[in-house]
Amino acid sequence: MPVSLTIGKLSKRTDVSIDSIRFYERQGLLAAPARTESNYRVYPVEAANRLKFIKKAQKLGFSLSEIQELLDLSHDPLASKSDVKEKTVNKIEDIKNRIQDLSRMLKALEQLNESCDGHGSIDECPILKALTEDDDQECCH
Amino acid sequence: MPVSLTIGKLSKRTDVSIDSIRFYERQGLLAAPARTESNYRVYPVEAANRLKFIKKAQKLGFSLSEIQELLDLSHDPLASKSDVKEKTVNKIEDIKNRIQDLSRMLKALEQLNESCDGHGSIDECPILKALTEDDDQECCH
DNA sequence: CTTGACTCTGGTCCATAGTCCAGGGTTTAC
DNA sequence: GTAAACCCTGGACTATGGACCAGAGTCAAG
Repeated sequence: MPVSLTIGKLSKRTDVSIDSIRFYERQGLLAAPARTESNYRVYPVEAANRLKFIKKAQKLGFSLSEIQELLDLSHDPLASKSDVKEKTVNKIEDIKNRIQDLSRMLKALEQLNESCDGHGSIDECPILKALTEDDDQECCH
Repeated sequence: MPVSLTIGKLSKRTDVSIDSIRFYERQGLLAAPARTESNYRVYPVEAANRLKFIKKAQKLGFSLSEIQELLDLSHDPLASKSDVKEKTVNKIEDIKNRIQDLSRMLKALEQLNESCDGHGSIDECPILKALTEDDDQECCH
């Protein structure tokens, strides 16, 4: 088990691309590491944990800037659990809203789909008609 | 009721910004209209219907290029209802998948949120811990 | 006849989360 | 010692759906 890693090793170990690692560094999500004499980045093995944190938080729906905020909190001696909980609750609300929007679309699409038997000329396609007609309220709102 | 509209009038009538209208024209979603001698766009009133179609389809989750395809179908004498139905079914699947992804996130977030009482120092924050620890399977997948 | 409102083109810019490339230097393996 | 593999920087590019801008021309009202 080495104590330091080149960017390529870190990339393989975490399954995060080299480009992404450098990108996170530019964005301030990952501390700029030490360099060798030849200017190669040298990461401590703990950098892998940071990257895993980022990946997990992404899978939970946090954007990079939100992840940045979480990381800032985790290093802020004045921060409390409630700060993290607040961000979690906000994200939950955010995702609930997105699900609702999608569910409304889904419902409208399914209704349209049921209204169409899928046979015959496109001229009487009820789906296209619903999009064309002046029914501001019915189809989607 | 006029028979033709300037872009500004069309914009107000449809609640689609002038920039968007020109953008749709560039993208080929909206036919390039006639011009006055002074090169002003002159739209027939029916252009408003086209814009309403676009807006409704957007609200159903179709991207502009998908809307383009729908419009192409509606003008294609060889197209049939089943072509439209297919696109609708695909979009339904797409949205179902997105809802599922979000639901997975939501579930994981809610579990994390419940694990945290929201009081006390951030050092033992179970949410941050879950993101930090090496539990590849548990938290989110 | 002037002022304000409208329109034109072509271009840049936004967020998001990266990817890819050129043109160089370095390190490793044989 | 040389070739392959690695690394560096800076910049361009991707998709999406527009917003905004400058600089110029045009149109309508008073």
